[in-house]
Amino acid sequence: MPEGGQSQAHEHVLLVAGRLFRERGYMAVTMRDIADALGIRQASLYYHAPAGKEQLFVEVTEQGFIRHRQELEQIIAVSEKTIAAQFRAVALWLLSQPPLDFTRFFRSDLPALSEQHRYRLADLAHIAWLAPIEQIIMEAYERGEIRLVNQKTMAVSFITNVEAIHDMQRYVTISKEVLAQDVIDVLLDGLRRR
Amino acid sequence: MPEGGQSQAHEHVLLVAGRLFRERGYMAVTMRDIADALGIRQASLYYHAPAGKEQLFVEVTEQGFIRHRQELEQIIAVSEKTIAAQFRAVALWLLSQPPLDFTRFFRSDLPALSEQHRYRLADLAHIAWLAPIEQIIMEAYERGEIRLVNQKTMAVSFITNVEAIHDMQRYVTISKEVLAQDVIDVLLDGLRRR
DNA sequence: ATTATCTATAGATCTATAGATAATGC
DNA sequence: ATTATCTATAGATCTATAGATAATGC
Repeated sequence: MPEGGQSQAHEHVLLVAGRLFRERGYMAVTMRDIADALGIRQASLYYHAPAGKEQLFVEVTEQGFIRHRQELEQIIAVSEKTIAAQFRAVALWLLSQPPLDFTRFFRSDLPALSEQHRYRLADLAHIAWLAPIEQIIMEAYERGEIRLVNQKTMAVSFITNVEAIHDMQRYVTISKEVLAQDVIDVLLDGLRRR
Repeated sequence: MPEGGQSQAHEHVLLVAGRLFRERGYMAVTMRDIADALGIRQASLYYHAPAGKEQLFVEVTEQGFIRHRQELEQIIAVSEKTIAAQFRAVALWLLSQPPLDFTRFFRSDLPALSEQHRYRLADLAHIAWLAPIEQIIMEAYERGEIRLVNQKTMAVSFITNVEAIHDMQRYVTISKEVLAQDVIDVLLDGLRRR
């Protein structure tokens, strides 16, 4: 049995499973897909994830949220204290990560889980994905940089806009970085105090 | 065998299947789910959809795109010729429909199809979902209402923002209509000519 | 004859378990 | 003894087909 979190191999399993789940979603990833990506047989994966697929998803998703939140706060902390600089830094970091597909997580992944796991992960998603962005928006308002808006609404809008850049690249040849700047410019001009 | 498009029962099958596919995505909907929603046995569904699940998905998705495009153009045509009025009318109509989940369609539904179907539906998605929005943006620029922006980028941003309102309601108690107005106000102020 | 359903089932795929095997650490 | 894999397989679920059955339309 793996010694929870200690083993290096166990960490590798969480990493690979996490990447697949994040890219394709809970239901679209099979235990075989994860095993194949690890180069082991499907049944052997149960040595590392004895509690099964749902538990594995919950574990890697929780771990992913904690890491996400830590890195996000680090990036915000070292950025210039303006909403423009912070939005830009966060957007570039988000675009360097595998797409997170906010909408699929709530509409497809969560409903497939047990009620207990569903509530827990919904809370963590808010804490990790939205709360830091809401903080940026709130502080920018307090500094007088932007007008008064609902932080939750704008935080969802910001993340959704940035993640949509992955999809925009299907239609335009502009780089992600330039697209991010364009999208943020529109949002920031729209939020500007008048 | 059903007489392609004639039968009323056949239309009902397409309608029910279309709603399920649009809500949950191609992979998450089983033929059994569709049959259950129709009140018939799973095998009986093959009388109405003899070519199988993928063909059924392609058929209802194509039909959905055509209807989407028609209704969208109708709404744009009867709206006041300002980007504010047109965006508002389109947003309210989109919110009255089942969520379309742009991102899931490209990242999850399309990759599960055969190459031929994939290209065909990707084209139709652009024509039905994006082209009318791009047209609104282009005409607003020509009228001098907004500054010069990439239409494709802003069209994706607009749709993504509006569809994200479904997700925002998880966090805020504000009505969809008010959220739509708030989000559009930010976008329009950001696009305003300076 | 046509339309619309049904039961039964083949074959594929998926999760999960049982038990064997091999390599390494005491 | 512990760690990490393997083969084999049970049981569930999914797509799809075959063939029977019943109701309606000529």
